[in-house]
Amino acid sequence: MANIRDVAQKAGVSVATVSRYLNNKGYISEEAKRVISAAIQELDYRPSLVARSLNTKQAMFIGLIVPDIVNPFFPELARAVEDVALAYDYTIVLCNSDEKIEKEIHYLNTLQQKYVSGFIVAASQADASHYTNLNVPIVAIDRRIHPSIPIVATDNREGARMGTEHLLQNGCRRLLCMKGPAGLGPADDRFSGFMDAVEGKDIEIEIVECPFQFEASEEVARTVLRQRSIDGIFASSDISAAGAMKAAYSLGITVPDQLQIVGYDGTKLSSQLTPSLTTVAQDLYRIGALASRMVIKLIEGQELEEHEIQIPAELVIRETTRSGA
Amino acid sequence: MANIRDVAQKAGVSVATVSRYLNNKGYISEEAKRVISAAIQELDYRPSLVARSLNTKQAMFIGLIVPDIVNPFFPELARAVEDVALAYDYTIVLCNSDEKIEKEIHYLNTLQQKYVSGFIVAASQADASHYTNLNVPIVAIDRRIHPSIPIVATDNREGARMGTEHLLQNGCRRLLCMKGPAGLGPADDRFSGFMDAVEGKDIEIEIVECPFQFEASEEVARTVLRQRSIDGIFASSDISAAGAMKAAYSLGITVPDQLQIVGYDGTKLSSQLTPSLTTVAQDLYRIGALASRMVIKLIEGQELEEHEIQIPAELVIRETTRSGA
DNA sequence: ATGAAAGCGCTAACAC
DNA sequence: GTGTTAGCGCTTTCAT
Repeated sequence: MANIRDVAQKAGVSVATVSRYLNNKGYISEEAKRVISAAIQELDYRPSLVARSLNTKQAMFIGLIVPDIVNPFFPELARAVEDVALAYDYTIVLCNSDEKIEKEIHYLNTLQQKYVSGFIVAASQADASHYTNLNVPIVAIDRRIHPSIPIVATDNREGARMGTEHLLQNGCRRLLCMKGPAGLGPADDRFSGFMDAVEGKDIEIEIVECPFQFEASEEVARTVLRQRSIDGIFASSDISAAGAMKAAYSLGITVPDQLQIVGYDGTKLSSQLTPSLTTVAQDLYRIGALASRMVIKLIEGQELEEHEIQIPAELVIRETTRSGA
Repeated sequence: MANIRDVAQKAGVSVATVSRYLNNKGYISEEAKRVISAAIQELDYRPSLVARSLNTKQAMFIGLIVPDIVNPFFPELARAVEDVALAYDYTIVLCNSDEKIEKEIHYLNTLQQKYVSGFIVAASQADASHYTNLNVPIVAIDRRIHPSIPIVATDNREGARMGTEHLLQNGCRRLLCMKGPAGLGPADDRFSGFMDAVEGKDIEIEIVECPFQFEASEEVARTVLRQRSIDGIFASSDISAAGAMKAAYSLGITVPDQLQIVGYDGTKLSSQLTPSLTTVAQDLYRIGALASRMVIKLIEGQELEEHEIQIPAELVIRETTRSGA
């Protein structure tokens, strides 16, 4: 591989001039531009981004830390993050944390040693101290980390309220709320939203906690559905809703006739299920894209107009609730 | 941030000794180890991996190029790749190619400039010249790139044969084959497997091509199901099968009573559908893990025992075919 | 067993 | 406008 010195030599200029040319910095004569460009062509020269990073302390990488890319919630986010990163010449380092704080810390450290330019993180619920004193920009996505850290997310409480309300309007009177893990911000908020909707009304409610995981959710739903007569389920994620659908099916309960179900997230999964799932959709792509744009601004030293971006949630009515039938 | 010189100074040794300590290379006295270790602790020193890369030409990154991480096939692969990479101290750079050769080339170039150690690629169907003369190791995953490039994949033809056979054994006589995009290796192989199973038998068959994409598959399936009496569908991917299930549902065709369906891939989606999908499962995690281990061996200069690894496909019988009911 | 010093390929003062 | 040169932080001969 040719290096900058080879180029300089072949072009008959100094490395400084070549460097200026490469970075569009400082004055360069048209003539110099011409010869340098030619030399670069001829040698098929590509600058070493690593050598550059060693100077600039910027490797043009963005670390994306998510609990688990297999959870359908995250690929859509990741995709958006990558798209805008690409447009600004950054590339994405994918990190699965499994909600484990040690893994988060490991990646935070390793990637800083690699001079990543910034982080986008869907954090675990644990304490945030390892995030607050990084020396690179960071933005939170979906889950709040610390007041000092910018975030983009949806209004989970309002979203959950809407979803639950929809069930009530459709005539449900015996609701099951499949809430997410206690202590996880968005899950708690969604639960609050559920309560907002039912409070003060003459509704029977049953509340169970279950992880954002298919099998566990199915199991939990099956247990409840066997014991109690439920006519509406508000699930705190699409994946839990999918589990509930499966449970209902195995018990011979028909959806949406005997049981209506509302999910949350608006992942592709929700539209791919049969019947397709009514869900409180987050604009996942938009969230990812905004977060990505946000870190990049931070990296480039620009001001953020907003420290927190709230994306409205939207109720998407499909086939698991009656008005959609 | 402290650097190696600070450590050397504090420890009262030379940077060379510290470097040896860091890399477990060459002789170091116990005494030296002690003081260096102490100095590192005290200064909270972390070596600059970028500076190291500049010497070694190894940034300890593995580029993972996939068509689209949103396709549920790839997150499971990516997850496995990441898990084993982590165990060997590599980190994953995620690249979505959208099957576009320009994007592949862009990433190949950029990442080489960043000294990535190797690539794992689920290639687009295009010509392979830009892959064959890289100066870093590469392994293909799922899709064959070039005879010279190691690959790990399943036996798609045999898998498809098994899946189709299952339909026949369950009494299907009017089959629809939803084949994948022509020209895409695995899709072609699966189609061959389908033909292997039906050839010479008294079976009505209908063949349609559709992308590995939900909406398009649903549309195609709906069209066919409206016009013809079909009692079994072999879909070339789970996502297409999901589309078919939706189409059947909307036409009031019951699964598996009136119509049986077999998918392909064994993604999580297949088990999350209701009824759950009978599918020809690939061991996605294993494929990803093996591919990852393979590039790492290559990176470390080890011999590969096998240049091509074939993972057997496995028929997973669930609820969309009758024997599973 | 350890140190001095060259070099990896680039950027950025500073001088001309 | 352009060149010289000192780093960036590490690895690695080659001496000693």
